Amino acid sequence: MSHQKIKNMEEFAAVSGISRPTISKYFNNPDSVRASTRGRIEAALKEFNYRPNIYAINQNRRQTKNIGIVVPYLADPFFAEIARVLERCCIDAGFTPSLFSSHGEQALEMAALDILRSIKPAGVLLAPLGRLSDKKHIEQFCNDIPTILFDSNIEGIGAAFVGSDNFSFVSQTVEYLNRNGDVPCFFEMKNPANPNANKRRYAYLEMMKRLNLEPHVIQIEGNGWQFEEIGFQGALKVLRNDLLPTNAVLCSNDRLAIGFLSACYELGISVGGDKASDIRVASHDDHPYSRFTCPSLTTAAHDYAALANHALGTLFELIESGGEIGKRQETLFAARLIMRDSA
Amino acid sequence: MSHQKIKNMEEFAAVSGISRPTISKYFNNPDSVRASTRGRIEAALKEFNYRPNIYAINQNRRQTKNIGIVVPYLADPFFAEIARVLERCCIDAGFTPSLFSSHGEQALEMAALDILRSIKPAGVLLAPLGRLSDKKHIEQFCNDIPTILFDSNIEGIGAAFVGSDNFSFVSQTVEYLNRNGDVPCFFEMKNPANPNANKRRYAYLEMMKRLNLEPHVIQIEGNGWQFEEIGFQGALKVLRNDLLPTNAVLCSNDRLAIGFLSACYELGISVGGDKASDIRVASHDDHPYSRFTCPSLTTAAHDYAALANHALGTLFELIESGGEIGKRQETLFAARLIMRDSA
DNA sequence: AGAAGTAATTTACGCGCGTAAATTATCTAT
DNA sequence: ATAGATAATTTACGCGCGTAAATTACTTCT
Repeated sequence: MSHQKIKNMEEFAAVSGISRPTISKYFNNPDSVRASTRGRIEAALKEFNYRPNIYAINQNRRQTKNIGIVVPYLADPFFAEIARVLERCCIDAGFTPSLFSSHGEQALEMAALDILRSIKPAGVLLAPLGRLSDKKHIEQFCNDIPTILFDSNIEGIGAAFVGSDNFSFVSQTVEYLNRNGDVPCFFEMKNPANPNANKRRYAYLEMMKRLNLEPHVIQIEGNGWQFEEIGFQGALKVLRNDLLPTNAVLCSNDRLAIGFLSACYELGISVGGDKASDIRVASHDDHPYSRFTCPSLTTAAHDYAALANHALGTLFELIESGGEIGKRQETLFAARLIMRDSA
Repeated sequence: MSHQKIKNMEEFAAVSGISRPTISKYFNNPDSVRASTRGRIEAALKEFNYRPNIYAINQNRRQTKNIGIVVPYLADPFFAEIARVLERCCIDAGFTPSLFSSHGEQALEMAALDILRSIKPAGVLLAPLGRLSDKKHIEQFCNDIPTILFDSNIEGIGAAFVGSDNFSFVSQTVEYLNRNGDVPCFFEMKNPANPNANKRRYAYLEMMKRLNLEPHVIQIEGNGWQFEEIGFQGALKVLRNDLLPTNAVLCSNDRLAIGFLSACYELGISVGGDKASDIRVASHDDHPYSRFTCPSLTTAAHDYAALANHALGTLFELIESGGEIGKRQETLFAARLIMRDSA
């Protein structure tokens, strides 16, 4: 293999004995050339190991094969996991994913979108920061480039939204906690960055109403994406001052719960679903580490695969239809309750 | 602002009243044109919001401004964090980082390198999978593209290696454990993917020899990157069968320790540095969650910033020198002991 | 003000590929 | 075997920019 160094498509056409336009066609779509020619091209390809210059391709094609993926905080294993699934789906579909993290900062989210603009992607999957997002900036971006929002919604922006059904999450955990013990109170950040947090609070209040129970919402201080630390400090304060109205705590998300459990441990408060324990704790997201907390965390799980598949499926439709897909659709996926030891 | 739509540099040159080659020079390096011209260009830039086509640029320039970053497993918060720091440094230096995760699979590591090849990066920072890496493939890549290895070393491959000094990590934790209680035994995977694991075992054995103590290495089964689960299952087996030779355990890394602590909790074994506890546990890496384990984990911390700065500094040197930097250097950074409650 | 030095302009070509139109070769079905 | 359909080739142009050489304009200093 690899006789000489092939410099461009011209040379590769020469050594393979096929005309350059046909080679070009092949690389655009191997099935668009006759099987016999395809065979000859692939034989030559094995021998000479030539790859077209991606910059020349992208400069001239009407559409690139790039797909942008933007998540708000990649150090959060939830987003790392969903990014992993999305990347894989893109590759399988013949696209090249580019992954960006906003790292919790508005400036970086905007920077990611600007870079994405420059690579002229066929489409983008964007999980916005939420409250911190520059909505006008995002809207402008969505006007120019086919974009699907996921995880956190911004009303009316993007061609579609794919996320999780927060009511499904909260109703299951509330119902479970209520069925097995004391009435749950809701533990969350006062100023959550993510709009899902608000939806979860509403869902909690709604569920309590339906069950004819008195709701208790505990809101703790803290900003940013260091949820474990925020949950830990908030829990210390609440527990030390005996501010817990009931002995069942439903955390807005698993990362807060990790901090909460850590605080309980430090204060010698026993957590668990058994009668002997002081309090019960449950949460939402099925964070990759929630199985290893002490005790292991009862939570509601996302359907990563369904979410990723549907988001990318919608994006591919959008791309193929040339950016028009009709009315903006919002698709929500239900949760699956994961019962562990903490409640 | 934004009167008409500027299509290319030609049009932008026209509306700004400057010649195209000068505009091109400006975008290559704003300081290479006279201050007065720079002012006029930037004024026009504000008004018309033009950006050069990145594909046309990259096709024609001898070098792109792209830097590739490849990590073995992005869902591991350690790599997420180091990737975050590296990305930031690249942007500050005027480069465009492209982040890839091998997701623990050889095929994906090779795929990432192939994609990187196609974008012709000025340089690459690669944290290889380790044992699972296709070393020949990586070596070929390094021959063609200026590459610095980090985190895990492959002897002789890449222009330089930047990592952590495993002896510094282990010597501090061993010394600390030994000073405050029983002799530490070493808890690790039997077939670790990461070469640092082996270095840590050697360091443990060496330290025990220096201290004139009998070493005990506990090797558990398991493959892949689900270290918490592997640590958990391994710990369950060890603890249930009473295979712990001493009551001080030094885990090879924090993720194993997270699983270990979880198993202790489940079995009702108390962990802590105080006399009342059954065993003491320490580890290495200062994983972002190690502060929230139960109890909080005594560990040895990486100097993320120093590692990232030095790796990128070396890469920039390499790029500026045109790929030649002389002898392959290996730089190791010392650890900082973080004393918490687990030991 | 004039010389020397620096910066901008003009002109022109090339990068590696996409793509369109006209032509020629090859395949399929009768 | 022949017509019709399909596929490949030839030819030619364009994409948006980098870059080099020759020329002209502008600065700076004495």
